[in-house]
Amino acid sequence: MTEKNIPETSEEKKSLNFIEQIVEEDLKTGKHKEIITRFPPEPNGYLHIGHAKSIILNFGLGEKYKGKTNLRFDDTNPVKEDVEYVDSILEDVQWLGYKWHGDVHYASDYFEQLYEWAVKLIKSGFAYVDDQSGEEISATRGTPTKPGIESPFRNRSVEENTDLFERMRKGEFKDGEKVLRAKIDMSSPNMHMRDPVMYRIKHAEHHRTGNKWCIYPMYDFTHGQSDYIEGITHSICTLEFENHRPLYDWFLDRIYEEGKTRPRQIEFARLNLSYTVMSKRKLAELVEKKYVSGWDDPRMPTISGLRRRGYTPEALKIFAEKVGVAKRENIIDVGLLEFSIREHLNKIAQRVMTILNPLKVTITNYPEEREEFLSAVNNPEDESMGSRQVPFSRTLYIEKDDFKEEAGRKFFRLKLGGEVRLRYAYFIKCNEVIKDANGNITELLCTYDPLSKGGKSPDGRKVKGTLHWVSAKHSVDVNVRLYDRLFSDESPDGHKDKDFTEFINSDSLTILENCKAEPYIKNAKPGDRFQFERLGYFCVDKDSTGNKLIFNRTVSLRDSWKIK
RNA sequence: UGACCCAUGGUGUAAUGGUAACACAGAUGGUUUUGGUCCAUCCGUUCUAGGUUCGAGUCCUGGUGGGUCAGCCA
Repeated sequence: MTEKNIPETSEEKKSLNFIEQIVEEDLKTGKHKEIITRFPPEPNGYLHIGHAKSIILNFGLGEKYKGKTNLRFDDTNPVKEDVEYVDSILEDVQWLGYKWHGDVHYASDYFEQLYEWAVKLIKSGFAYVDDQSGEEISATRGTPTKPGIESPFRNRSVEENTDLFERMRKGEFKDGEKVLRAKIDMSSPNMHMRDPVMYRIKHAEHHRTGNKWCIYPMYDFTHGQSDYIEGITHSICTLEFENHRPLYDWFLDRIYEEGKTRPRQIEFARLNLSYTVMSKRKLAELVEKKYVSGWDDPRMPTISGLRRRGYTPEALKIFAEKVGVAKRENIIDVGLLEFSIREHLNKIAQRVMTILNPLKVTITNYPEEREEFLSAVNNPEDESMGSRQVPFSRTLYIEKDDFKEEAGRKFFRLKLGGEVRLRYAYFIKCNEVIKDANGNITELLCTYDPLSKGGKSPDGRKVKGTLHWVSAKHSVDVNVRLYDRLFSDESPDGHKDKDFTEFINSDSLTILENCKAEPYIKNAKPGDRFQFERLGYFCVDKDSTGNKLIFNRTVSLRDSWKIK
């Protein structure tokens, strides 16, 4: 072979994001032989596309560098968490196509170890029990520009602290009566270092540990240690934890044993999407106030909503790849998400003809009883998907939008006296328009050209328009739900003076109940995806019943022709 | 009047001291039995002022703008 030996740059090495650079450096220098990352959600709500970015980042790193990725629930606050959420999170991660390493982990599995480390800190003078109330602690913390004031309980003896902490665990005190605090620096310029609370008392039932504990560790005293226990090498989180990193390291410094893997916290910018909101609280409000039907409403940016909408895991991965990973605040154009799903569905979706708003067409020169089957391509992007036979007869439906009595040259569709092609079928010409008493068009009388079978004109004459159609008597009635963006503003929660609900798009859902599909779709099952030719990508909703299919429009086709 | 972080087309991400690149969006044209796909072209004085250097988007200093932090949430 005389293949030209193109220099290795032809490998077109894709540039690495800053986290991949860190990982490669750590692997190269031998700091780590293998990387271990983790996805650590708190089970207090449903996952959204921002979490998907994090999942894809963490698991993607594990795959790319032949390492491992753990799934760990950060369940240190029993009053907010529930198994309902752990179940949905498990489902979402698996749906995205990822397998976590080993068993699912829970921070609550480490409560005993965490307790021991807390005792160790007490014994070495780095932690103390504070009797101050929450208000007092808050009032003495100072402000970003003013140092805090040390607690009067700050210098209790090790013995007293040890005893008090033990009694906290035993349940001798009520909620809020005491906390365990790290003894660091009340005048630190970093607020998180001003004697942060390590443990608080909560007499509450935990979804996993039940009533075994009544003291629960705070995030800051849990996360880094959990990473450490699991041998995590790169602990990736979002930007708002940047200021926590010194504390993350401070705790680690005090428990770290030589020779063990020491995790490193790395922060990246969370994902924001235009025309939607991402915060758990706001999404919950949309559900509670019935602006949407639930967490998996197809308009929601939740993973379950996107799944129901018809998104594929591949599309979300394409999206994540295009969005990239950096430290800059961002608002991603929702158009990029739409591009990603079109890109994937274009390659894999079965084509089918469906009429959303039917207009009856009678082919007057086509024999009454005759019917024939015409060959239609299943997917022009994938020859292996073959073709199917589509029934044709004298009475058809076309799209209402595809007819205008009179229209300009830019209108390529059917007009009175004009000719178009019915896809895979014949050329037809419209001769007469039938209207009801109100002047609404109810039917078109057309004639077809028998020589144009298959859509080719033997005499070489051209038509500009090709319409999709359905044979009336063979058609299947289906319902269709069309979705628009949930908010009319690009950044609904970006206005200081206005509540995000003020920007809710009241028109975000359109239900069509009289749609006509070609018989091919008859056996479709919930989750099945199709391209309705010229209209967009649709998937079968779980609300479908045996005799009525319901389709969600995932996304429309790109449309470079604008109806004015 | 603190600490930490960030600043490159409309949007997002690259360029690792050496010709500012890619994608999305938009515009225009071509192909087309989906007004889809595909193809082509167009769309930026790298926030600012100094400095270092043969050479700065990149390094240094100041400024400006934005973000995060005052939960016994994560």
